[in-house]
Amino acid sequence: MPEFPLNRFSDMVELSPEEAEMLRVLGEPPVRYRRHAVIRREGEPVKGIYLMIAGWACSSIMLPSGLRQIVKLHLPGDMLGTPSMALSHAADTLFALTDCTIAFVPMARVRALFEQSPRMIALFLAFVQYERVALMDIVALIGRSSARERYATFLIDVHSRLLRAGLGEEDRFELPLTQEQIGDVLGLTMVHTNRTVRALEREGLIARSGPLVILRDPAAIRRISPLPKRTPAFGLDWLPRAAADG
Amino acid sequence: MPEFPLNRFSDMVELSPEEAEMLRVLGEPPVRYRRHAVIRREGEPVKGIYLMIAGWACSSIMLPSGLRQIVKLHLPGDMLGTPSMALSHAADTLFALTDCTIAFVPMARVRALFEQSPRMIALFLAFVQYERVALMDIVALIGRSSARERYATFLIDVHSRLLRAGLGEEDRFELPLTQEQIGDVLGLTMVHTNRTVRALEREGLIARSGPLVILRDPAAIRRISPLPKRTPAFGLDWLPRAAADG
DNA sequence: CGAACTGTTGAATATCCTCAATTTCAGTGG
DNA sequence: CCACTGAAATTGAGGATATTCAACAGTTCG
Repeated sequence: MPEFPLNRFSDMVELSPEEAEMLRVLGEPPVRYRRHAVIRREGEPVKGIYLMIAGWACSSIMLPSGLRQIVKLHLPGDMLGTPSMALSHAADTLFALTDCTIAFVPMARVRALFEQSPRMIALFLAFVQYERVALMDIVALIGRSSARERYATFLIDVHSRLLRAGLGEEDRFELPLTQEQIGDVLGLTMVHTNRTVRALEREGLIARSGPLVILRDPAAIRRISPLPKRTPAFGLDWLPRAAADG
Repeated sequence: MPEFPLNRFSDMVELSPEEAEMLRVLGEPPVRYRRHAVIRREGEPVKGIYLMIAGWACSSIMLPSGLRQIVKLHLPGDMLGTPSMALSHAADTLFALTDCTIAFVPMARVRALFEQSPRMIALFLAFVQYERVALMDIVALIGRSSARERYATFLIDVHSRLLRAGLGEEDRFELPLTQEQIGDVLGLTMVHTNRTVRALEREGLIARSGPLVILRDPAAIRRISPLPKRTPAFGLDWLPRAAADG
């Protein structure tokens, strides 16, 4: 049985065995979604959140013009759909970019977790704040940098996230997105995304074959990217203590 | 003595008198900042969060190119600097757009609040998720819409936030931002921001005199804006119960 | 009255988009 | 094995939007 990877939490704090267990039993039995399946559509009532166990998904917002903006790429270990927790109707659409495995968590279970452990609420909060910083970075990226800078940032971000998730290798990774989808992440058209990709390729900074991306000059790519690395603070000192007993 | 407005929380849930009191005594004594003062610079160690009591401030990220992106405008009742809670060094700079009054909350006090009331952690979490949705909307706005659409969205967003905060009138409000700063919010240059503003003015959708903005045709402006209104869910059913006693 | 900041506009340029055509490739059915 | 199909990638050409550079006007402040 596939399990929800806990690295996203344990990046920030040491989980007690009890806490790890709470997370392990949080989700309902995992469900498989087909590539291109809609997991939840924006505007639908919010019934719960989702734990990404395997595959790639994304969260997107559709504008009246028909244009789509992908707001977050989701990899195994991510929690999906949580921003809409504070809304009655979902703000974003959750979409399977590849076949994927996802466990649903009804809000009642979230509540049970929260009643059981204040510390888990606080951990959840820390996790969400970290995601918020990531979004702030994206606003700065899209608002104030060129297509080239955006794409370079995209590459190193996805690569480093894959490495942390234990997927991907030192200098290469599989990117199961079409260029149109990459454009939807970066706020660019498909055509301009293609030109940007081809330019980096011609310059020898990257190479591609099918979905495989090879970073031929990671240092140069990093130099193009205008965003700093953010590292979560480990062992947050403002968390409540672990529960008195188990 | 000026007080921290609680509407941001009470928008989502009914605060018990004890909870309202916890928030009221959360901050240290308010401090006044001068217009253009830096409240906290990005990269500095994170020591606490801030409660906005009066005035306007913003949170911004500086890119190596020297360009700045304003990521959030802060009005009275907002909590500033919380995204960096999960980091050791602040991601964003907090900057006073006007003279303002702000109460500092050291992380130790945040921790005390959290240990005292799990429900307050969860409320805080809901608040943060709502902010996250706002950021997602901004990503979609900046990534996929025109200067005109961005500016129209900016106007109705600021106006509605001022109304909720009990500032501003039905069809007008004071906007103490330079056009350069508005450009930093919208991801545009000062020059193009100016042209965009002037265009709406020439078309009779808005009028201006000094910092005063008059919405001459709010419906038309709303029609230009591509983002939907988001309303926080009231009475979130996943919150832990209020503490058994006071 | 001069300095500094903000707003405003014109002209030239750059970046990115739209439209359109063509190529590549994986999957399907004959 | 090969044509056929549809999705995705690629490229050219022309156009739209936004930027850059530059100049100047209006305000505020000392």
